Amino acid sequence: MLIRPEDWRPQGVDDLEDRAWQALRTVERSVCVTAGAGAGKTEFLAQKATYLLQTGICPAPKRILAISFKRDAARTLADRVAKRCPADQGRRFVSMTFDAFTKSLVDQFRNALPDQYRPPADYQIAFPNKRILDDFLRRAEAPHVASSKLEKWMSARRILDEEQIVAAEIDRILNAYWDDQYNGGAQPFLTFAMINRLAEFLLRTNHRVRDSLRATYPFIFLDEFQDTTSAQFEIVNMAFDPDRASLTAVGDDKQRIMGWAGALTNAFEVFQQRYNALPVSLLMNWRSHDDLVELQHRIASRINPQVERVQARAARAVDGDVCAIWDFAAQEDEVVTIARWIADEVAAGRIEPHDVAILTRNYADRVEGELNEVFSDAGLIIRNLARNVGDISIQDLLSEELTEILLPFLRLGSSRRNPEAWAAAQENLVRLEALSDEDELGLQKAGQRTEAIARTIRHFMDAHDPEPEQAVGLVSMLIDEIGEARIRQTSASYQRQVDFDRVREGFEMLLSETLEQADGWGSALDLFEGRAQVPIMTIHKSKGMEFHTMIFFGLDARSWWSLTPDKDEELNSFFVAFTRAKQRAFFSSCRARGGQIRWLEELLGPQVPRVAGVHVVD
DNA sequence: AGAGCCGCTATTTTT
DNA sequence: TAGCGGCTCT
Repeated sequence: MLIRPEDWRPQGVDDLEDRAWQALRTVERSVCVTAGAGAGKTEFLAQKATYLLQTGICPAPKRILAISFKRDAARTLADRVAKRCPADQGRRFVSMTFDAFTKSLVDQFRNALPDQYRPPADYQIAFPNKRILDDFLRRAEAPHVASSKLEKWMSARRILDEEQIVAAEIDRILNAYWDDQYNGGAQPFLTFAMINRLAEFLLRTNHRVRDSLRATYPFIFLDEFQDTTSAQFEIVNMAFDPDRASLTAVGDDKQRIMGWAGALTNAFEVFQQRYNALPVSLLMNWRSHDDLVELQHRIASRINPQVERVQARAARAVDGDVCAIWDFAAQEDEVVTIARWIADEVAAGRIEPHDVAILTRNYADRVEGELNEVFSDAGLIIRNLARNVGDISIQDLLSEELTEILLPFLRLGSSRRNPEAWAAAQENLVRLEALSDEDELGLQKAGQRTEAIARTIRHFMDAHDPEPEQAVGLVSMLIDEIGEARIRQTSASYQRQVDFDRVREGFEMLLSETLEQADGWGSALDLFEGRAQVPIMTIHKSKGMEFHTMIFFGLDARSWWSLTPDKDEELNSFFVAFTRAKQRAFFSSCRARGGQIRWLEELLGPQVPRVAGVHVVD
């Protein structure tokens, strides 16, 4: 069943660029792949995983561990590998976020933690804001300390490490903070900085933990490596042996936008040294066409004057401006014009609403509120991906394992013929029941189960009107049919009941919400998935995504006060926003919000027109 | 009391 | 960029 390495061909794509081949075939040592936007970093990782699994270079039962920063990135990668490998090989590709990885270590080896640091099994995750931290610091009799220091100190200090010297006062405050998180409220809380420290302790003091990781994962992928923090890198260093493991790090320094949260400034340099990694840089851009790539190069050159030119491999498919700055006097004009522009494009059949994304630097919720009504008048629905349904964001919910399992069945219930949903549902059952692709009888059984469950759902939908109050009953029934225990088994992140329930409740809430808006089961599911909706999100959330047309809302001196020539990371953010666009990148600016940012417009050059917005609202 | 000036700061993530 | 608190000067 294995393919010889020299016979292996990439799948789903025509070919890889030469340098990608080189990075892919580097399996004996570590490699660091730097590549700009649209270079196909995710695709490269998916191909390399497929290569390692299909050739047996990563033999059963060994696994590949892929670590990303965001859930949807981890999910996309897992999906692409699953699509290309037989089920039993795909199962050996483990794709998760950094925080999910450290959390799974803590959850799995909780009992190996010393008493004073061992959290109860049902701890909650905290995201303390400045006010809460200030509050704590006052109680800890350290009101002079800036709350922003707390997280940094927490990440830098190893718990119970005699060898590390920490200032007595910092030590005292951090100990008080642990105590406060565990015992300060009705239930114990942990932040991710704390979870990271617990994982670090386990790896440092418990060789069983480390040995089991090393034995399981000879290959490790690190996505978006430019945004790795020193605490995260410490975990990688502890967990994997430079002499035995083969690590593949991919990323782009120009897209480093997490420095404010403690990302290393020279992640690739540090990585290359520690793992003696082969550096490879990719030079294609498969996402954007020539005209956009040319503009991207202008920005990239400002970020790094030595940057190599990349080759555009996507074809331009639109007429007119592909980049412009829309300039408005008043925000009412701006919002109406943008809404009408999108509505016209959709009406003309050039794009679907979900092909356009509205990006903002900050306050996506607030901007959503400002756009909502006007967009609705223009016949458009906005979807704020960061909005929470219950205790989970829509963006995260949509990339959850549970969602991937439930949706195809709901689709089967609401439509007579849907081969795509059928295949997905059956595939999921095969995976859930750990059947082999080659097990004819098992496949047949999975087919029958799929049919039976689909029938039950269809029956429910026929018997009930598509109303919000049906959501909970429907979801409960479906989960019961598939088997909650079985679903929870598939994912490390569902091991704790609280974690599973959080996702389940979010699913029920979003379904209930969309049933409210829609007039049928099928259209509710369309809304659920975000079809026919214009997504809105911050630049940070858009990292790794791509859209036919990108409209950045608020390229003006007040909305983006931090975008000044001396702030590297803000220019990186601008670059990230710009490079999300496959075909067109527009920026709106408004005089009422501070007006133009001249140096940036000069950087873009005269080929980017500044379009005076019309006055449409009296 | 009121005007004027200086210096500071706001945002962005992770189950 | 602009709103704030705190300061000084008239």
